Amino acid sequence: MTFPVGEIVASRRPHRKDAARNYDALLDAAREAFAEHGSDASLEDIARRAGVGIGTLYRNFPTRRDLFESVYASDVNELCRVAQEVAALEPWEALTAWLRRFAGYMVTKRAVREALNDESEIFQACRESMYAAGGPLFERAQAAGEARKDMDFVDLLRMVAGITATAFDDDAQRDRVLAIALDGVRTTAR
Amino acid sequence: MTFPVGEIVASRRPHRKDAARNYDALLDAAREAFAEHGSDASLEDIARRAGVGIGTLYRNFPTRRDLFESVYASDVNELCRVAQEVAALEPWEALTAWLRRFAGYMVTKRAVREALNDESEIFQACRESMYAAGGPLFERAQAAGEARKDMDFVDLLRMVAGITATAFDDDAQRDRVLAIALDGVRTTAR
DNA sequence: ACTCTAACGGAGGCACCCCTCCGCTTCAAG
DNA sequence: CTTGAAGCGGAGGGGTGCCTCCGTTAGAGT
Repeated sequence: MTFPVGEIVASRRPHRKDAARNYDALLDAAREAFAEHGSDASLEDIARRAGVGIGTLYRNFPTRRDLFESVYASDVNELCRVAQEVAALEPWEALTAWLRRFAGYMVTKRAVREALNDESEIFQACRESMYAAGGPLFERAQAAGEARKDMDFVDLLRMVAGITATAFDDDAQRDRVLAIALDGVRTTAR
Repeated sequence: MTFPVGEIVASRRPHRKDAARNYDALLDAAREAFAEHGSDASLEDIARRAGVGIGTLYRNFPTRRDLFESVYASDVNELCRVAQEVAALEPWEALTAWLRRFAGYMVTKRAVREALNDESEIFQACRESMYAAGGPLFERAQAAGEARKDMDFVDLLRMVAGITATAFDDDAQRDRVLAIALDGVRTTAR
């Protein structure tokens, strides 16, 4: 499986040493800022965090969307990688392992969640990448009679994303609630 | 059951006729704006929508929080009322009917969701009001062996709030996913 | 009708953010 | 080492939102 998403990110990275360093710092700062304030975090604040002038930010990422897409793409990339790691497990375990990783990820990545419904080309490519990575895990679980068949993978991701996105008292509560919802996914197969 | 939350809102309402009219217009405008833009909607925009000067807004609600609390409290009040309406149904039906109402409510009320973890006095009072209204429905379902006992009402509300808060392709998808998660709540009792 | 007081509204000062533009700096190729 | 081009940073203009202050308006009690 190829991940065009990763290439998109890589292709933007400048060649000169100082420029590349700034580019990385910006992406890191943006990842952090988007996690804290959602996709409309202040760009000037991001430049500040990265220890870089606002002009440098705009040169690397002419629009807010460019920056956002780059962060998003690299996040999705990571999730695709994880899908390969868990593929060796039993069907249901593989699925839930990946979903839990997806969930743990979403907790800090409000940005990913907000982009879940974006129609633009890059976001669509990212989603397809992610579906291609996680979808087979779900279909395998369905084929094994472990997951209900009256829902699709997109339904499932939305459910997990929603639960993960809300604020909980602690991680234990979040895990408990997620487990209950996943029981619902498994329920009719029993 | 009393609803102190309702009194809080009522007690703020001015006596003079024009003032009372403005107060109501502000509350309506704020409800709308908070639904659209979340709890940090522009106050000047709210005043504009209400057809009222910004000064009037600040006289009635000295801080953003005051305004937000008033809207929130009146929303919660409505949910408490609904809880009484459904009390006559069978345990599981009563619970899900209320939760679906809660869910349909949350879809448009981003504000309510954002306040779900606020620690301040009024928000706490509102939550207690809401728990007092909906909690018994859940406990009744548990007692009837219809709902699993290894979770509490707060867990349940968080779950529903989370699922409801995410963007779905359409209402049908949202309902489907919510139903699946609720199957998980019922699961162990079977 | 009269009055006086509560209520009104928006101008204006401050802060923050967006984005462009351009003189200065630094890399790396030769 | 030299040098030109790529990269840098931040000043500044425009926009929006927050909140205060005060001259003006209109309700309610007599």
